[in-house]
Amino acid sequence: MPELPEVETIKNTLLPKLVGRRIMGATVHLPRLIKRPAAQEFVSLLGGKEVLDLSRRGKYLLLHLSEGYCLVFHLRMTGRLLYLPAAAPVDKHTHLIIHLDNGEQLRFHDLRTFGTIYLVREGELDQIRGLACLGPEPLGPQFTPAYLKEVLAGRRTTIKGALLNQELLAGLGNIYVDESLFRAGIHPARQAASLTGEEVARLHRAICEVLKEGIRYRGTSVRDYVDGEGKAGGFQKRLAVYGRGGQPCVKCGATLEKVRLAGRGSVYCPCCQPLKCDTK
DNA sequence: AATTGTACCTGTCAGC
DNA sequence: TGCTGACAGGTACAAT
Repeated sequence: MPELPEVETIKNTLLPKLVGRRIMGATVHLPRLIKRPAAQEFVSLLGGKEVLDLSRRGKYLLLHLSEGYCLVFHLRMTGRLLYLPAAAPVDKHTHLIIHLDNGEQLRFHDLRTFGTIYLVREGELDQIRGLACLGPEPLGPQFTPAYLKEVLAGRRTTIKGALLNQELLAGLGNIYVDESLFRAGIHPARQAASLTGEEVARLHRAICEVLKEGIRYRGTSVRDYVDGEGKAGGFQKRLAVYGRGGQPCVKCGATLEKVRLAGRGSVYCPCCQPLKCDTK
């Protein structure tokens, strides 16, 4: 479940450890996670490259390497990127080990093996489709109430479905969508296009606030997430609705309800997030 | 064209 | 005790 705040935290924890390091080699345990190029070429290309910088785009983590290469990770649900000493035990969920020139390692660990790894030239990043099709960064200048209003208008899906769509807005996942909708007082099953200007403004503010708080508390560790140093985040203690179905609402005490929307478990307060009549 | 459903995975937990 | 099935959910792709 690494979403924007988790990937941002991983980037922040890895940045000081990786920048300036040279890659001495790589060991691949599960080649199918490497989407391009083929694992053998992936390993030979990585050798000798220096890590120049790290960045995040949506839920993607990018390692900018020397000679114009970029190593791209998507952690999907259970992926982890860990900076560890070479002597640390390697468990069965470690699928890629990158050997660094100081004897430390960067390991890709993924219980469910949904994660994806790419090594491409900086100029060819748009060949990674999911990355190329991302909508604006929610904490960037392009994400304004007007933008949100515009992309929700004319859409025939629920607000929950729309906010999970990475092409509309990059980086939100199930946790932060549910939390944002709760803060904005909007029912997740509302038709996206039915939101009023005032509701869109509230939702815009809620998304920005929830994401900033998520980053400030170093991400949400519900089950799998840890940062680049293996440390859990703290935002799970501040969740108002996610994972709290059947429990009392923190605002009004009503019992939180759980439904399935856009294929995801969705928790909301029936009192604070009323479902108004939508005109279909 | 846009939206919905399913596959991809493995571990955990409730229920029997 | 040990089994079964539901569930966890991001994205690509198939189906509608």
